[in-house]
Amino acid sequence: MNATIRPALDRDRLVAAAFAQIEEDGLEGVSMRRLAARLGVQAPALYWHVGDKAELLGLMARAIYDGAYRAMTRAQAPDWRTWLLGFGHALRAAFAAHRDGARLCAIAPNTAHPADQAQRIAAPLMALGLDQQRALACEASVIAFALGWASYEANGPMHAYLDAMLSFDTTFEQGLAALVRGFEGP
Amino acid sequence: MNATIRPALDRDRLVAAAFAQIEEDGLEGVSMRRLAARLGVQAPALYWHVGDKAELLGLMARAIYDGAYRAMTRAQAPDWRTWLLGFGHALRAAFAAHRDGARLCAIAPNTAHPADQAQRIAAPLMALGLDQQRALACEASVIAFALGWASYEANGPMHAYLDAMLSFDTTFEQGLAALVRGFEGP
DNA sequence: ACCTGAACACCGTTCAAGT
DNA sequence: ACCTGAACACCGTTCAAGT
Repeated sequence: MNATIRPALDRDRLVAAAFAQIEEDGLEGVSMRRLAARLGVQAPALYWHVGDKAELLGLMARAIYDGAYRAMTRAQAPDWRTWLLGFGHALRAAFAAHRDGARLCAIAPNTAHPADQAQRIAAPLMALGLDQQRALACEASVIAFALGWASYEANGPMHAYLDAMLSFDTTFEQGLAALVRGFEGP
Repeated sequence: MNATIRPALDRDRLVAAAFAQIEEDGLEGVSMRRLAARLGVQAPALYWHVGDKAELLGLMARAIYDGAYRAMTRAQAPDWRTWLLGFGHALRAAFAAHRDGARLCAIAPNTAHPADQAQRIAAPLMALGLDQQRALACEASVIAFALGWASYEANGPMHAYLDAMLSFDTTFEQGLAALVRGFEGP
């Protein structure tokens, strides 16, 4: 008769709390116990919604990649090279959108279905004229470059040094542009 | 009168034990207490040789990068592009040489002096005709690509899927070649 | 200089039990 | 179905004390 009874927790609220936590305390600060405290619940309660901590980290990483994917569905590119440039940008923005985003993505296990995930990116590239092999290969290279760049950037002292010499931002642009320019056409 | 008394431990033996441990149990298995046990010593003893666990991980990462650097001093290249291709190869080999090598390098803090580290790589490129800016930029891009690739590869299910479709090895070659080909000349 | 013993403040995870 | 209480087997790190 009254509103449907809602559990105190669900997967989404758990992931959201984890993002709030990583923002405040960094990757090391994300513990199941602290998460539970933040959610007003006891630690074992989390294990009803998630198999273990690694799975939770995987869900966070997936959310970060999803951010980049969604940005790309809103964009539309005239050809596959500019699409890849946009994708590289979107990825870097997604990693940078959360504290320790790159470190998280580098250690989190994959929770999504690889085939779905890969095809989701390959599809727009194929629509722009690449065959599947090339689409997957270009996709993998751009992801690797963006992820590696973000990880390298997370290396504090090196980042400070290189940024003073070069500007990390424009050097990322140039590297990404070089990569995409270097791919062979269809 | 007898041989110089040697302490049970030093930094090098500690790092070596840590590599043995990561090989056996993976990154999660590297704990200060297990390391101490492996070295026949109590855990607090490690803190005489190393500030904290993060520093130890940093030393391990540095050893991995050093492996790639040393491989490059033995090689000699006719021009900066082939030098960069060789460096990319050497990095990937160095990450792959230890279990969880990429994950380790993605999360470990930097223990070396950034300036020394960067110049060490920039020098041979400058000897081959690049100015310092370009040398540092190309270097950063190749490291990012290799590190990101190795991290991406460490993502089990995705690796299995893509490897079946593409061959990760040759796709790495192609991506690296594209990147280096795309760099502008001096 | 280098290491031990004991302790502090945490972890992730399991499991019976509650509702 | 969803959560608590209590417990297990760990952690990293500090610090006085030993040699």
